[in-house]
Amino acid sequence: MQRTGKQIDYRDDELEIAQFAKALGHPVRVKILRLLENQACCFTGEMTAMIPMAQSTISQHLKALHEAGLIQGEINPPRVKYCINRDNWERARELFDQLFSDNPNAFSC
Amino acid sequence: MQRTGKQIDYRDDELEIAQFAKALGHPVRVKILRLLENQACCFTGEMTAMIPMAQSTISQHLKALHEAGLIQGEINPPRVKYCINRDNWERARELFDQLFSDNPNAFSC
DNA sequence: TGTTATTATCGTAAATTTACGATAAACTAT
DNA sequence: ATAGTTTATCGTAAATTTACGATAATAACA
Repeated sequence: MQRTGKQIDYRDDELEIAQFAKALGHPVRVKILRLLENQACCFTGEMTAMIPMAQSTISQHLKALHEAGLIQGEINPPRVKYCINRDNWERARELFDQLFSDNPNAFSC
Repeated sequence: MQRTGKQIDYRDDELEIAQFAKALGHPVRVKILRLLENQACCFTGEMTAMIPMAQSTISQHLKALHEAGLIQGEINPPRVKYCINRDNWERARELFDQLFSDNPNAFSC
């Protein structure tokens, strides 16, 4: 998109939260994150076994989560061990917390 | 997408959070929500004045937020007054809170 | 060196998202 | 009725996302 030259001045945290949210915006990625949360770490193959989706597609979703900073991979040949990225996870929590923090005036419709 | 008949069994909360996250996955929608949070309620026109985007585009983003349940509109002719949807906002907070809740095993990569 | 196992990347097609201008709809006020 | 104001919807084009199978890459092991 962005077909015109108009530039919208987004705040850093608006961009940040949108980026995290976008990564969370597909149920399979939420599922992957939950798998990582519950089983500590997980190899791509384990996820492929648990999710009926092509291996390449899962790899693509892992890439999306990785690029958003939510997970990190550690090469463990011939496998790759993924886990949650602690710092960015914490950052995301902060941002969502902040966004959803109560604002008593916000509901006065 | 979904070109095959394969069905992935997502949990309800996985679908729910992905839906909310998707709605939050664009910076202009985050900005709109913040405007609503800070100024209590807002008319489309006020947002159009604050965001350099076509009125139709903003209306489209408002529709996305509305369909995700994050905002609600009250017709106030000839304008529409939008505000945060209290119940779903709370629900979204819960879901994100849950997702980001500390899990000490999740970082042991 | 070749084989095996695991994962990422490539190429591609279909679906969705995003943005715009133009138009329609809804309600007031004249 | 007509005009004015505000907002949603339509039609459309470009970009992005999503899914797949096929292929390449990587490193251990025979």
